[in-house]
Amino acid sequence: MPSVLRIALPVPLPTLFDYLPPATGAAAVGSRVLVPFGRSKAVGVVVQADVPAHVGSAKLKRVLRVLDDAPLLDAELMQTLAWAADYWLGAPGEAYANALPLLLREDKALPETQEPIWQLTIAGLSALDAGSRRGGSRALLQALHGGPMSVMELDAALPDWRAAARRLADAGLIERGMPSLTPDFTPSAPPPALHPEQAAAVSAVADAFGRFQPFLLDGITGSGKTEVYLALIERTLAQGRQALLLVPEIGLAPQTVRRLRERLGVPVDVLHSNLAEGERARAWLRMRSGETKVVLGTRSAVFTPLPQAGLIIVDEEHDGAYKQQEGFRYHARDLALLRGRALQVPVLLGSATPSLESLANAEAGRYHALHLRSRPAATHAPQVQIIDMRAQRLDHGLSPALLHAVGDAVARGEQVLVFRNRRGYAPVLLCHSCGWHAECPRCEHPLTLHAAWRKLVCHHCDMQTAVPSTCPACGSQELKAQGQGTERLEEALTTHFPQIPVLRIDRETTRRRDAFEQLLGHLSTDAPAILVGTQMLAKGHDLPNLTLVAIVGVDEGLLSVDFRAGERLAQLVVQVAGRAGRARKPGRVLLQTHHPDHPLLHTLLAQGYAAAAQALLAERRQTGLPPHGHQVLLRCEAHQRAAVDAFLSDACAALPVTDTLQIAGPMPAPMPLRAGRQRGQLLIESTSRRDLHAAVRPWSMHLAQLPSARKVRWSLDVDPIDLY
DNA sequence: CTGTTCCGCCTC
DNA sequence: AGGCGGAACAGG
Repeated sequence: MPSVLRIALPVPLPTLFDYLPPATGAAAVGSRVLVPFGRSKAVGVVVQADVPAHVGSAKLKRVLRVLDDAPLLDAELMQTLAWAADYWLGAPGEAYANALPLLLREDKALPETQEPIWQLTIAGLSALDAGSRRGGSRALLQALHGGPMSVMELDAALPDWRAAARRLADAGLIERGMPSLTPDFTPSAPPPALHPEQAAAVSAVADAFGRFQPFLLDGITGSGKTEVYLALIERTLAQGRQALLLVPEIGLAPQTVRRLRERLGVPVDVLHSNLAEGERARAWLRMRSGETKVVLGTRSAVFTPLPQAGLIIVDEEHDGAYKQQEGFRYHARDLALLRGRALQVPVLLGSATPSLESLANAEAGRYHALHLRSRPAATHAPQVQIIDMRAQRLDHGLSPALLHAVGDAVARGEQVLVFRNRRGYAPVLLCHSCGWHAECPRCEHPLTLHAAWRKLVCHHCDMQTAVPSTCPACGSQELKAQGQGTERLEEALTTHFPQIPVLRIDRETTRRRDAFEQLLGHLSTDAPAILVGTQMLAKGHDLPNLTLVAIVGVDEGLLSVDFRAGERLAQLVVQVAGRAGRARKPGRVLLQTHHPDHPLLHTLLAQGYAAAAQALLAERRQTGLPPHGHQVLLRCEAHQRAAVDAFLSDACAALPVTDTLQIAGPMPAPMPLRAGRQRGQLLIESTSRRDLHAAVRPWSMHLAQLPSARKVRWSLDVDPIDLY
């Protein structure tokens, strides 16, 4: 049996691939190699070296080239990735691929960790003042006036900058340089004194430096969680160690990174999917080499190498954005815990609205619970009030009481946030004569009317059609927009308050890079304004003049069949309401609902999130749902319903019959048709995670062998966060 | 009889 | 996933 290298290749297959060692040079575990694969080539990661081959020698090919002299992935990452692929039942190759920035998955030399920049010379500065240049040259001078820019940034901002750069460089007006990693800002203001709860949290975590210990920091909005993070990162740096700070979305990154840099006075790298690929690869490599000590990033940043790891923080740990929903379906929060254990460092999970999973872990003593219950003296907890929408005359979905409150707030020169979790103008277009409504043929779901684009859009598959002028069923002209999206609320509020700027913030208005920051940048802190928006507005961003939050239409969350809907609703309401509490002026929250007596709303508003979470946890305990039970979901889709049914019934039959597993289904998915595909699923549950994995692990291998699997697209989701 | 598109198979 | 061969279909 020849000795081979076992290699992970970026394909969604449950196997590793064996290759003969390269003709020259040795390939160590964790190094990347270029191999022939099928009829082409692929870059893979060596997972095992010098092992006996699993396949006949006739099939074996030889590694073409070793791309790394030293392993790119260290032993800890290799081990964590192997665990992760096993736990989430992912294709090993996909797990390794996820861990590497795209640029490092290619057959190229590693990029330099520093990126050259262009900057103005003194002469350039005066040339700009004199206004002597025109056209592209002037644009470039102007762009650089804001500070040095990297090649990447210039490519993005001014596609044709290179010709101008050559001219200006020849004239001595601009020059090329390397960025100094020593920041041009020194730590500014001394850190604020921590209040006793913050100090207690900091010392509890700091006492655990050097060993694995999870912490759950449960801190109400405005209680200063970020200060705790900063103090702990400071201490981590003081020990010469690295810190990883995860945030759920990019929107939160810019202001946090600014705060980190100003406070810490060290380079802080940022890692998220909106970053140019070169920048991502460089940041990843800088952490790997220890050049930078702090990285702030979204989900995939959990794979950053941490050779000098000291601390891992997961902010807003309850956020669903941490779960990858396709391909390798890992959860970054849980992966952070895996890494914390492997690296022997504390892991701090923070949230104002912790997930029920984390609360249960804290209760069971697996996590050390830390609380921040007090607010800084100058702020007040917002006062929450329910508006009963029943039997009210609504103006585009807005009740008179709500409009009145908005009017009062803006009249006082204050700002208002109107929250609605639906994009577009109206979620349904209905014929008033015959009852027809516009529906997506590929999803059988109502189409959302987008008035500005004059389009009907399917929010499930992105299909777009023109808005009919008459009813396609009966020819009537009585087509009515039913329900309200953010676009419609923006319009209604603009009509109502014509003198007040109304800003809409949702996926459409923030599509462009940095659009979110720019939009909020237009807000002056002392002028009145109305913000209308979705989820995106629920977190981050201190808006000191925001005193009123109006939550419009969360009723869908009260009625949903998804067992997590209640939890998500409670988190959303608390997070959105939290936007109002940051002012020096007292904040107010209005919640407009058709179900003012709903028990969840009641508990939430009367007793707060912790009580609501306890009630939800009790419900989960009774029903055996997570975190009191564990789930694996087999999803399946195909054009033919019969193919879906055949596969799911084969899959179901292949499961071992034990009394520790409960099997629900096969059944249609909550959306049985999506983008023209029939969808079904099978849910496997157990109170024992061990039993569940023991059964599902061999089963997943078996599924791949099923003939009926060839005719469908299927995937397994361990600990699914929604059942769609 | 040839030109397309779609499906299923294979990848060490 | 991606690349490819064969089947299945239209056109001459």
